[in-house]
Amino acid sequence: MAGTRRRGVGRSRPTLEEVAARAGVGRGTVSRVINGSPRVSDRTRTAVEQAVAELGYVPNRVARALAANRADAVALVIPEPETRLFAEPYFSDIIRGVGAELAEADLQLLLTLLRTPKERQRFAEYLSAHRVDGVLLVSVHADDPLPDLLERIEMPAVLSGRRSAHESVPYVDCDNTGGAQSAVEHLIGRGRATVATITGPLDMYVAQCRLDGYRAAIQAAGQEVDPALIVAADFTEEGGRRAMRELLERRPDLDAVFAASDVMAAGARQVLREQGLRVPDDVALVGFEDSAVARHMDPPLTSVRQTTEEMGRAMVRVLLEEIESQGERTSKRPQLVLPTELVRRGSS
Amino acid sequence: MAGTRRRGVGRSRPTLEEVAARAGVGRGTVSRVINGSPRVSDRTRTAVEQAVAELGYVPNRVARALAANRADAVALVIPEPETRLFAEPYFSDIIRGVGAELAEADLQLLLTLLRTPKERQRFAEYLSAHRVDGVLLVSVHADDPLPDLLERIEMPAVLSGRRSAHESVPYVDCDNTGGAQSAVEHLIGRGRATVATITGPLDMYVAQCRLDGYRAAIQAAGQEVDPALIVAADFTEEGGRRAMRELLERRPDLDAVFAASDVMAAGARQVLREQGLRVPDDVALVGFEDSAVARHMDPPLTSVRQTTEEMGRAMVRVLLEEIESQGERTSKRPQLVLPTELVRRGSS
DNA sequence: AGGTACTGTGGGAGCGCTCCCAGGTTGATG
DNA sequence: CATCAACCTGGGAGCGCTCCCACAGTACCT
Repeated sequence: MAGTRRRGVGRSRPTLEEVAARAGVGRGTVSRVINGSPRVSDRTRTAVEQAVAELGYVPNRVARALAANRADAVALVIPEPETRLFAEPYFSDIIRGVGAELAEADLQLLLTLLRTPKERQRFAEYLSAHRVDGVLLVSVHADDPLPDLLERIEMPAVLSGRRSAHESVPYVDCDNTGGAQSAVEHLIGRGRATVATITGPLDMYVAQCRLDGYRAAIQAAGQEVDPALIVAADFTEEGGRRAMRELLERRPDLDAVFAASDVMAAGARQVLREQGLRVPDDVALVGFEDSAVARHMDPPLTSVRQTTEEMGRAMVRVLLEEIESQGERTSKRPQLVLPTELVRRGSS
Repeated sequence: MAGTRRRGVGRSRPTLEEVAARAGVGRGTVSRVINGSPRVSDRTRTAVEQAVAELGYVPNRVARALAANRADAVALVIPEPETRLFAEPYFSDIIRGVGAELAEADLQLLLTLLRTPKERQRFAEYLSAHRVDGVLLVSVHADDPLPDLLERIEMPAVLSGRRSAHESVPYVDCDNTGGAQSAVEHLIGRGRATVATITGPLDMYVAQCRLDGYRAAIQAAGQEVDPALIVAADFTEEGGRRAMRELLERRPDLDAVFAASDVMAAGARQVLREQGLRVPDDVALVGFEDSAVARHMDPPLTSVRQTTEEMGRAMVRVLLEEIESQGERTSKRPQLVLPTELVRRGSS
């Protein structure tokens, strides 16, 4: 399979050695200049820099990686079921943030989709084969063995989102509780008396948090939390539809719904239309994520926006810290929670 | 920046040398077994395989890359304006296809977002620094210098989509003309008499093709192509709105619109609603791309689906061919056009 | 028996870099 | 003026692999 792939001839690039010769210094010195070591005299540095410019020298990163035993690359891992969600602005924004921050650090971004067990297996081998310096994990499930594997082989890693309240691995998350709370407060503030919620699967921490936010807002308004107004779904459109029907059956008098994801809000909206209920006149609707779906709904959906691109950037910064402090057995695992923002549109 | 990142200690992995010692053979022989060379006796091969298994040997790909002067990696490049479109299923599907096919070939996927000129510059250096064996270019503009640069440095590359009818670089495209034609034929087949179209920017080849398809279908139905029924837009929602208004002003009697992208169809749909026109009753609407937007419109949008994931896979296959035939100065550049499929929904 | 033609195999010679040690300078200090 | 630390600097060693040359072994001709 690997076969005999060979690179083309290509006038061979100058090497460190040649730069050294040209500058009239030793290899070590050139290396120091290239890597910005302070232990080089200005005269020497200038000479080397000139030789580099004249020869158009570009370090061979493969050689560097081999010699220094690092990869200069970071893997962004997207586990199976999520490769679908890929199309969400969420991922695209994460990637944009990650890409930008990695570019600044001069690291490569390896995109790894883990779909089949075979691919998982192969990825594990990559890890052992020292192909990456660290791993960014996007939306791993609570039962995914990957984070533990990474911990075992001491591979620096950062999660997007927590798996539980007591997440041990470094992570960057957004303020799910606060975002949900502000969404529900917004509804109450607009005079809605009976605010229901469609939650995600409650075995997912993110869903739990958003429900907590809902509860907090209701209580902050001096109301009782009515279990009849809470229906769990699964973050899908169909789930949103089912949950909405259930809610209308239980409490036909409801006048607002906070859905824990835009897609579920879209499902709920369909059911409302079917039943002749107007949005926002009869029922106000708020989602979470501020995805494309939200903007294209009719009326456009009010939603809680995550600063996703910033999450991506933050993940990289956290990962770099982790890599830096490799070995130093400090148990301080950096964990970060970023704010959310309510985007008001026609649906509320 | 690069600093002193060092890998953790980590019980060092076995090397080729150790495997050789264990199997009682030479380094070369182990290498041959690992790489599936046929010039190894069965007895030896078995012995080596056993040693590999016992030691849990995994080849160090960095060392391999250095020695063999290849990178075992391919870059997927997404130039600036497009990083926005990222969220489209189009990209996500391309990436899924590319990822799957690369995994099979045991190559790494490097994701490269080219946003700033600085990033472009840096990328050019990667190329020279032998970090990748080939490049996949997604939606490059006709005036992007990248394809030419790649050609100049003899870096294998494949485009998604042609830049013009006479594309010289290897590419994989979908049948834009045929897709558009089938969409318009569908509208005519449903009894629509006056079918208009909203095109993309006509300096883009893809927009040109879709318009050609529209024309072909109209003519195939024995009708004249009426220039008043053709309005150019820019693939944006706002452009779709403007174009729809223009069309309704020119030909208030139109009863169908083929928009060359889903997003423009979404814009058109808004204008139709504003003007009290029902979809599909008064005006039937068809888009192109079959993106998430299409499914979430009201009514759901009929659209032309591209087999995008397959395009990704095909791009990789083409690229591998190109890499394989490096140096052999055959002028046969592989170029591929994949079929499209009309997905019928409520809007027509 | 000597030649010719394979096939299998070992291991030297790198790939281009970083690491690190030893050695040479310099300037301040006792 | 000797001493010593602080600083630069050159270059050997080596990262783990592939490439390729040389050589032994076997088989089949003259």
